[in-house]
Amino acid sequence: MTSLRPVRGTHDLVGEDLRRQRHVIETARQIAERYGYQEVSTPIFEFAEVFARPLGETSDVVSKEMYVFTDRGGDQLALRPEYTAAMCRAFISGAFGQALPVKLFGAGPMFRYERPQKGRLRQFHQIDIEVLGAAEPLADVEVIALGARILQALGVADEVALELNSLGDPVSRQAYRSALVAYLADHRANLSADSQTRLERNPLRVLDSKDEGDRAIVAEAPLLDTYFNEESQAFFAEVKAGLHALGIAFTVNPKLVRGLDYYTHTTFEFTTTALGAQGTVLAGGRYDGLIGMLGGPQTPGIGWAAGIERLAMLLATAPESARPVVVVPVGPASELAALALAEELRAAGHVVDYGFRGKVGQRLKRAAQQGARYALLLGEDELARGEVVVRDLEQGAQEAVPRSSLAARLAG
RNA sequence: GCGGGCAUAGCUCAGUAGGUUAGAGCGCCAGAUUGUGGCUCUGGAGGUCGCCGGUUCGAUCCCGGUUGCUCGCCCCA
Repeated sequence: MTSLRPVRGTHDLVGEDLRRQRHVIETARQIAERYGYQEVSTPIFEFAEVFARPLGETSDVVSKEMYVFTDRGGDQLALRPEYTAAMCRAFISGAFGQALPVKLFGAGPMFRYERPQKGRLRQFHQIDIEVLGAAEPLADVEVIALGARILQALGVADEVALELNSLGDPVSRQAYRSALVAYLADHRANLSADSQTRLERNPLRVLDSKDEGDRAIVAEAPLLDTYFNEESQAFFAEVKAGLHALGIAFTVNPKLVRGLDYYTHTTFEFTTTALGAQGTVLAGGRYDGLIGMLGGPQTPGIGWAAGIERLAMLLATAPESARPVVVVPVGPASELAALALAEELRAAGHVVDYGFRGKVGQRLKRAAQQGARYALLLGEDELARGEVVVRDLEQGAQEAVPRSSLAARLAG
C-alpha cells in the first residue's frame, strides 16, 4: 500500500475528472466574457485580516476552517477560503482602475480545513463573479442571470433550482435581527443545542435549521420582509421584476440566510438534490458594506461563487479528450524519419503522439488504448517509396499513401 | 469538533463456521504471430489480507486501539 498520500481533502486531478473541471471553467469563462466581465487572478494567499474582518471573527470559516500561518517575515497569512474578500482587496489595492463599475470573473483553488465529504474538500475550486461599484438592482439581476446562463450552458439547469431572498439594507436587517432574537430568546429552552449557539453567534442561521423542533418554532417567527423599510422593499421588487423580464424562474425563500456576515439585500442560491448533503452549487449576494469594512472607499458589490467540483459532478457526460494520430517507426532505421514526420504533422496542427520504444505490435496496442484514430507506419520500404502507411485503428484497414497527399488523407 | 459505514493484487470484488501454497474478472508483461492493436490460446509477474496490540496451539477472519477512505452533523461552493 502507498505510504505517500495526498493531504486529506485534496486530490490529484487527472483524466476525466480534470477534463470535467476544465470544461466547467471554460464554459463559465466564455459566457462571463460575453457579459463583459474581465478575467482576473489574485494570489491564493493574503494577509489573514483580509478574510477575518469581513467574514467575522466568530464565523466558522474564520474561527476553525482557515489555513493560517506565519511566514518567515512574521506576517500572518491565510490561504484564501473564498474569493470575494480577495477580489475586494485587489480592488482597494487599485488593480482595476477607477472606472466603475468593474465586472470581474475569476476561477481557482480555495482552502478550508473541514471534514471532507461528498462535494466538500479542503482544497476545492470555485468560479467567482463580482460586480464592484454598482448599487443598482439591475446589477443583481445581471449577476444572477449570468449564473443561470452558465448553468444552462453546462446542461445542468434542469438539476438546479434558484432560491432568492433579501436581507434588506443594514437598517432593516438590524431591526429584524433584534425582533428575531427577542422571539427566539423566549423559546430558547426548546431550541436544539446547535440553534442555541446560533442564537448567540448568528441568530439568522436559526431560520434554516434542519432540526424539526427548530422548524416548528421558526414557522411562528417574525418575518424578515415585514421589517423592510421602503427602500429595501423597492430594491427587492426591482430585482424580482428584472428576473421575470429575463425569464429566469425562481422561488422566494424567506428563510434563505447566507452564512457570511457581509451580505445585505439580495441573497440567492442555486441548489440541487442530486449531490447528497451539499446541495448548493452556486450562491452569492449583495455586500454593500464589505469594501468599506476592509478599509476601502464605501463601494457596493454583488457577486457569487460556484463550486467547480460540484458542477463537474453534475455534468451528464465528460468531455472527450483529443484523439491523437500516432506515428510508428517500423524498424530502427526509420526512427528519425518517423520522428521528423511527427514534428511535421504537429506543425500542421495535428495532435500527434510518438512512443519512444516497443515493437510495432506494442506500439499499435498502445495507440489504440490512447484512443488514436490513425496510426502512421513508416518503415524502410515506405521511406524508399516516399509513402506512409495510414492504418485506421477503428476499421482495421490500412493503405499506403504518398507523403504528398498525407495531409489531405488525414483531413478526411 | 461529533456520529455511521468500509479497509484483501494496479482496478472492481470474492473468500476462509480461525488451520499448511489467499482467489476471480479486468489490467500489466511475455509467447503463439522476428513489419501490425482490438478476437483466441498458453505462460508469467504482482499480496507484510491498512497498522499496532490482545485472545488462541494457530488470526486475513474474533476482540480492542489506531490510521486512512467514505457518508452524514456543524458549516459551506
